[in-house]
Amino acid sequence: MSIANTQTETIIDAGIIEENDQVLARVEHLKALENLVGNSYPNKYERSRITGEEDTISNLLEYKPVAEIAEEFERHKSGLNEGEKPDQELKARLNEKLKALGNVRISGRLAVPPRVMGKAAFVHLSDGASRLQIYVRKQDAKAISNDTGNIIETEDAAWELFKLLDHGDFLGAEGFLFLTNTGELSVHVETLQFLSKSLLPMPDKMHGIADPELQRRYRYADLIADSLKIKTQEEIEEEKRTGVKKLTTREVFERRARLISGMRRYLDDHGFIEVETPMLTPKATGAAAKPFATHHNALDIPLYARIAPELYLKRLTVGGFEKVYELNRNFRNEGLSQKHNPEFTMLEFYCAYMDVNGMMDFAEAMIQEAVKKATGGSLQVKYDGKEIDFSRFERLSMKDAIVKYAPKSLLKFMSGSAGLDKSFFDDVVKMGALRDLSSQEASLDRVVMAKNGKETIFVYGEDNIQEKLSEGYEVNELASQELFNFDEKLEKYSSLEGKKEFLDKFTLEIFENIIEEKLIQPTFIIDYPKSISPLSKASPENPQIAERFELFINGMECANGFSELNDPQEQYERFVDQMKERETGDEEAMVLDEDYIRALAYGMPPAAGIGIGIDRLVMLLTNKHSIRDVILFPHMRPERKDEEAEKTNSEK
RNA sequence: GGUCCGAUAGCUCAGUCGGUAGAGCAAAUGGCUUUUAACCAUUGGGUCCCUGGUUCGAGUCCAGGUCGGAUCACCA
Repeated sequence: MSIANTQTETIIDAGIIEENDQVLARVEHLKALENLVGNSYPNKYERSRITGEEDTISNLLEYKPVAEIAEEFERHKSGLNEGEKPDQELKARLNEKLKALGNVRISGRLAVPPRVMGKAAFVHLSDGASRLQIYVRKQDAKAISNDTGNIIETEDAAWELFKLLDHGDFLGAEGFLFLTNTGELSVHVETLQFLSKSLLPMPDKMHGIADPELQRRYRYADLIADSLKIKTQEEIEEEKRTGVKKLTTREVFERRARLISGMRRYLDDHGFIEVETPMLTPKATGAAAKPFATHHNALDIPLYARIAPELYLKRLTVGGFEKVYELNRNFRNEGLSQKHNPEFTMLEFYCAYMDVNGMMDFAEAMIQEAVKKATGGSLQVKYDGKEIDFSRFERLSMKDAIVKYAPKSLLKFMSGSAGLDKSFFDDVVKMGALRDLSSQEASLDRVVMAKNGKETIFVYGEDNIQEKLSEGYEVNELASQELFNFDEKLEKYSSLEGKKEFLDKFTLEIFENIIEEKLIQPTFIIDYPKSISPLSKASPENPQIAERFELFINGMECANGFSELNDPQEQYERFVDQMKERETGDEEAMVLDEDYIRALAYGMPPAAGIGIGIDRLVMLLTNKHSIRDVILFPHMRPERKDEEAEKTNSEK
């Protein structure tokens, strides 16, 4: 029972779809269509197979004999002058060739409102990715009955059917391929079959859905609108000017799919086995994050949505899976942002007998292959006006990164008259002061400058400082130090003199505050403090350093890997340390997993592992600034009915 | 959570100083047998996000709220 002839409450009555002139017109059309063709929601439509596989519109357009004819006519047309008619003989010849390919049966959604011209009409059908035009003439088109499957003998039935079609409806059409006067490949329709109704009107055919809220909330509508959207002249020129093609919503997710399949292919080809470990876990561990909690009724136990599959995958290395991976969702009950969604996709893999350096090599090669698959061969992508180059991943220790990227004025202060010998990394008082400074970004790059001792000015930002230096200004060290309140900060931290245990924390904070955002090109940051890496092995050269790296691209942490700690006793002690931190209020310190320790006690081979944030990589490859644009159905606050909002209002 | 910005026709958006609610697309009706952002003519379409307040009068001003965006903080 369709909405056109139901006896019960309709989806309009129920308020599920809005009632307006356009919806009502579509319901009327549906009613008339049912009188004409019977069942308005038929079960199938068999497409032809002249391409050798199912003739989707995309397949047909790519089918060599078809594409070559279209190209030939295109070449002819491009040689014509403005207003000059194409060679009719050539057209006739090409059209004969097209006709000889045989009839096609295609199907799709009406991509545009039908263009009816008296007794003939054009409309484009879309298969979601590509579109193909059909041409319907009143005099020679026939309609198929959905009840009998046969041609309806009533005069002009197909024309009646066509006139009842709305932008967005699904239609099947059989006919022969031909080129129109303007050279567009089209199907000259012999039979039409109505396949499904769009009761809701399509969004603006030029603009699609512009509101990001509607795009994400009604992704299905965004996908339709964005694929059917006709590019405006301005958009075409913009793309020409910048050389960056704006991806449609569909293309974003196609690219995502290619990245993921590229990674799977690479891992499979290198002997890795894909596994699935629990998503609902008795302990939320393997990472430092707050979990979603739920309850299993039959077992009467609490369960947590996993925050990372890490400890399960490493149990499998104990069990003999030397190379193992999982590519799936993790869940973290934390804030939402452009870089954070409560559920996100992570690729984790582990490789026995490999250390952190081998893992960096391997991960770099794997990401490069997958990026090429995603982009269609390129290792360079345009992001936000910058070019990100995946062809080389730099490797820098955290301290070297600070030296390389921290504002020069600060480093000068830190290193003192002795010059840049990095001894300040061991000076807990200076590091404390620098940590303070780094958290007040406004004061960071600011110095006092003067020209010949006069014209004292404040300058903000490294670039501006450089500019002023070239104009003959000099940095006034004393005044700048006063501006930073260096002395005050040094004083504040003087009580920490000699307390080395704070050094790691300060180094990390300085790095996070001011360095991360400057790591635009792919960069592995190595030499993480051991104290914040409870699952990774210490470096053989320096027991305070973990054999760990994080990969940063465009200031975003995209991957995290290390030589896996496989000594059960040491792992136990690290967990105990984490539990202590938990007791002192660090909610995100890692939870002890006894069974994991037990697994390690059977012996785990030396191994390296990595976790790669897929969504963030996809953002980089699709020039998207929000993780919500690379997740099909991102989490959003539910819409509230007016009454509920009112209730909340009166409660407050 | 803080700050800033936004919400007007199905969609994309205007709306001046507080004074009758606007355009384009889409829709309806008519015309048009190779159009393509089809074209021409005519017509209909509004809870101006919600609740209050100020005012003779509120889309516009004020307060509170809802949802979203940006940003900061937190976390990954």
